[in-house]
Amino acid sequence: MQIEKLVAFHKTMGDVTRVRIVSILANGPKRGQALAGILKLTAPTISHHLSKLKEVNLVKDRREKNSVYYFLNDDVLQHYSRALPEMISYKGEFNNMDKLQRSGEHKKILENFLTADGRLKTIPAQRKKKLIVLYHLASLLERGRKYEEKDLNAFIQSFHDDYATIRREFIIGSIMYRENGIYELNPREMWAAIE
Amino acid sequence: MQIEKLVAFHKTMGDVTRVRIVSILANGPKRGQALAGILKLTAPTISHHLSKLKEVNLVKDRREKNSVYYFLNDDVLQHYSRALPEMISYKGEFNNMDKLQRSGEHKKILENFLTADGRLKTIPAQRKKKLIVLYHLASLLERGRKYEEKDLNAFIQSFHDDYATIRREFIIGSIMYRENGIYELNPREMWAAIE
DNA sequence: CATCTAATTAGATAATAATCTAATTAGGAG
DNA sequence: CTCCTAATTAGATTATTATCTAATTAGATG
Repeated sequence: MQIEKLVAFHKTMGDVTRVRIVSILANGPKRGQALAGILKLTAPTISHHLSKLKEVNLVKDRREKNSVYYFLNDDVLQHYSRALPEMISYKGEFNNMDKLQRSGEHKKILENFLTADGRLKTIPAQRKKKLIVLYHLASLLERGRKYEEKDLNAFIQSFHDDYATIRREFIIGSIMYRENGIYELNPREMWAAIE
Repeated sequence: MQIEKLVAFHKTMGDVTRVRIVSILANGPKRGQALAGILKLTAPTISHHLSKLKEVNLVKDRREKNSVYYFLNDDVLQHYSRALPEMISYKGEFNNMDKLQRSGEHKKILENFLTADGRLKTIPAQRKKKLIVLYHLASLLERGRKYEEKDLNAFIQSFHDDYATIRREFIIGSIMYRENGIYELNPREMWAAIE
């Protein structure tokens, strides 16, 4: 999920009139005139808000005789409402990873592959170990931030010279997402599972 | 939940800088200077955004020697993210109620207590029946709208003359919420359960 | 107390956006 | 084709806000 879409969604719902419209449409489709009547606003104002809601796909419409009926796109709201808590769920994730590390397994693997100053000795060949190392590196990236390729390269290179391979592994493992040369962390639950 | 707080939350998260701050703080507390450095913004700008985040209680702070550490108030984000989907979940609720009515029980009770034109003959004495009737009336109110007492009275009176009793029952049953003489529907899941 | 660092406040600027009235477009219905 | 209703677009106004620089406040430390 691109962070801009998430922000756009929240911005859209950050207006009392639009929340009221959504709330009304939750009871079933309504014409523009009906909305204007209920909310005591003019038709152009309603039109303005509906177009904002349509921009983020929250509202769809259907023409019927003279009128246009607007209706909610339910899934979209569920989708975006979940996105933010999931995006920041890294904290819990970190605690889980802490637990795993405390249980010894992850910790040992990381110790084996990292130097004392945190650099990566070699890229593990074994899938599971490789993923543990990749997750560790990813945990040092900023969630929600968009990285240009050169910035990402510089970041990775502070751990290992073969940044190209690691960058590629981030994409393969669904750890990061790329669009037009811009990279961003995926939500944790999209990452490839270990085992 | 007051609709204004929900809107304020969404408005707060409708800014890419604030989402990034939240995302960073999800990894643990940070000082203001650190945030400014990571986001490449000036200290006053960070201060501005933090105060917005504090307004909706998403961020708390703690002074430590020379610096102030800001940290996430996790629960608040979960709370508000759930609020909007729940507020509009009336549609699903309506379908459930439809099912119950189709199953006969609710329908029969409503038929017994409502006249042909939808007015209420008497207020049921039995708790369960009373709640079914109250829910039916509440389902005709607009979710998310704030009602002045006189408007709410007028609405109720179109169904039964003893609006005062029914208005009180709305509060007792947690169906509505009152603040400074303004009434508003509560989210459905806060309503008192039948049985 | 004097000094340093971190944070906030004040004030300015530029951009965004909510709402209205007036004008325009798009479909029915006669 | 002409009229009617509903919706959108244009344009103006007003309010809000994200960001900056400069000034101020609040603690810590020597």
